[in-house]
Amino acid sequence: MSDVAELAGVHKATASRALSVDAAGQVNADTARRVLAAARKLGYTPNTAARSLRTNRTLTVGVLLPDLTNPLFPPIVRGTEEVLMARGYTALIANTDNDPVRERRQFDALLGRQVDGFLVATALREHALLDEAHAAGLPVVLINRGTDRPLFPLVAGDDAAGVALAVEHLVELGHRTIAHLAGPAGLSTAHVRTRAFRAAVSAYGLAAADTPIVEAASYSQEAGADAAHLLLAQRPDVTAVVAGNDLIALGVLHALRASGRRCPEDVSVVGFNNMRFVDELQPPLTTIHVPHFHLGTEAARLLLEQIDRRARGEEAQLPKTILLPLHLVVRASTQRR
Amino acid sequence: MSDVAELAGVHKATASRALSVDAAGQVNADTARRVLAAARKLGYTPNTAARSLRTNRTLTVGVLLPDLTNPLFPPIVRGTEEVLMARGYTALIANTDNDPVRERRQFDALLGRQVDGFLVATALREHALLDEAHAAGLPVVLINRGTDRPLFPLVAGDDAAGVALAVEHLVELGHRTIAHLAGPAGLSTAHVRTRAFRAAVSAYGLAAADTPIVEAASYSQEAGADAAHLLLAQRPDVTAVVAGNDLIALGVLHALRASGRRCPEDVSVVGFNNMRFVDELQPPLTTIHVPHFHLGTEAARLLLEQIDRRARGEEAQLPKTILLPLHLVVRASTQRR
DNA sequence: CCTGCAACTGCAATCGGTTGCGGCGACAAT
DNA sequence: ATTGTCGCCGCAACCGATTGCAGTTGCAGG
Repeated sequence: MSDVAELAGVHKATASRALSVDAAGQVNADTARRVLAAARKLGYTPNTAARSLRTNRTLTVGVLLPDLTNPLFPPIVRGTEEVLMARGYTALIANTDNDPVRERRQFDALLGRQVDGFLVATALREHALLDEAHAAGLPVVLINRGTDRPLFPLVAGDDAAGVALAVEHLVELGHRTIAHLAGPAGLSTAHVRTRAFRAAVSAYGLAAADTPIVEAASYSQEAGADAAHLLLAQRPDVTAVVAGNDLIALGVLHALRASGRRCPEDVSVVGFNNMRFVDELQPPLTTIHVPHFHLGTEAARLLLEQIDRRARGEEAQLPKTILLPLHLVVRASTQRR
Repeated sequence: MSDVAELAGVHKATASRALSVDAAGQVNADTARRVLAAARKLGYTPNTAARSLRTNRTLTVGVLLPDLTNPLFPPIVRGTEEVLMARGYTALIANTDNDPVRERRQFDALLGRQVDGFLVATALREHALLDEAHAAGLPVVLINRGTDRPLFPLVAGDDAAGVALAVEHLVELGHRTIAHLAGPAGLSTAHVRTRAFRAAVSAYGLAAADTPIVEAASYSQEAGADAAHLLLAQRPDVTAVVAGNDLIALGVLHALRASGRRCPEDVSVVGFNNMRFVDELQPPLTTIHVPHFHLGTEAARLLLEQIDRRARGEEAQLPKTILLPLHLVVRASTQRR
């Protein structure tokens, strides 16, 4: 940058101002042009480290997610990337594998890199790490999963409405004994969906005895299959299941097959998320579509807002929750009974 | 860090050396202990920006890939993360969508962030960007796809051997009219696999006329379906197809269904990659397994080696190619004829 | 007792930008 | 002609670490 300044015949401070966006008014338009030209000619790119050192901002944000290998998350990441990139920000992605220790390590590593904020998709309903982050006043936006006490803004799908759609669909198809294979109760999504399931079935006048709920140990195919086997043993009379998510639904499909039942002839299954390739399963899965890409863009937008606010010394906004609308995608895993 | 030094009663230079790994020998063991204790007590974490500014190394590498949403890439990323993290490095992930303009933007952005090197999974056989990177002496390791002239080390699956396995499998099942739905010829993977296909079928004494090759416009389901329709129209007599990758295979499955043919009864299909969920397709796909996670770890290892070498002022290593062994996974999309 | 060497440690420069402050010239107001 | 204002720009400090160089100390050898 000194070179640029020299070539343009000005002091590097002036060059800095000319190149900067918001200090551009402080420099003569003609001078600015000369600096710009010099910069282009020299192929100048600012040194991020130097800038960060001085300004205390790195234009990076940390993204905490369970596992990139879960098809749920890549679209979210792409969404965040979309808006972050436009503002010159970059995401540092960290996989936690739902392991608190690993999460802590990743979090500290990210902090060590002076990220300006966090996007976290790994929130637990009780989450020590997030409590700390809140106490430290870090800019954070939650994606998908929230904490019981609303510490940070949350961007998620309208899970309650989604579950209602699923239940409505099954009831309309004539099902009267509907099970819910819930995700782990420590996650807000599971909590919300389970409550919504109870509310929805009772709104249709179904008794609790006809709407059993089994909790899967995790949002995974294996846990889904295990829970499904349990359910099928206890309640062979269920004709439909609302799965906590698509992976659990996939586990259910396997369990049904393993127990000699057919889907959808014997049991209808509804998933949740509409993740990639669920339309290719056998049978293609009826599910609730969640706009993951937009979850990412909205969350990133909120985070940048929060970062800007903090940079201006204003106090944090209220931890508002943004719920995106979901819709039902009917495929072949559900049928009239 | 000045605080740490003060608390330990030493100069910050000494503190720096005590905290550093390779300068630790230069400082009295007792002093070092005091510094460490002070650092721990103060919860000191080094400022990455300051260090980078001084040392000209950021401990970050850029990862260029087509699209994180393609199930191929998350495992690779996790693999790279595994070895990078152990060495204190972090990956900056950039999606190019196979768009040269976007790739260029991402590349420049990464350069602006002073990444220490690149992991590139977007290589074309002729690639201007990579030529530049090579001329600039940047540390780069290629993953999966190579360039025609070997500029950089490459880590990939042994595609030729993989295709040979696929062909062998089909021949053993009695197929004698086998098509290849190749990926775009501008990609080395497609080039290698196509050549390997030719070699393999001719090794089994099959005539070129009985082993047609159709090129798909891209490694995607849509392009695969299009190419498959073309093939089925021209050569309704083929009884088996070797797809360029799993997505193309998926397109083939759709095309077969759309044209009233059954898989595997009428046509057997072999995919390539064994990406997640291909075991859940209808029918579950026979395919060639590629160890993507290890592709990632190997590539990251090679890159770090290259970076270290350069930091020591040694010259770049020869652009060696590491081919990882593949194996056939037989499922239900192939059958005896 | 002096010298030489090794082992530590401190000093200060340096990396490449950013920014508060002050200087300077031009021009208007008085 | 003097003073005030404004626009533009330069000076120099600063961000937080790293590192070449030199100084100090302790100890062994002569």
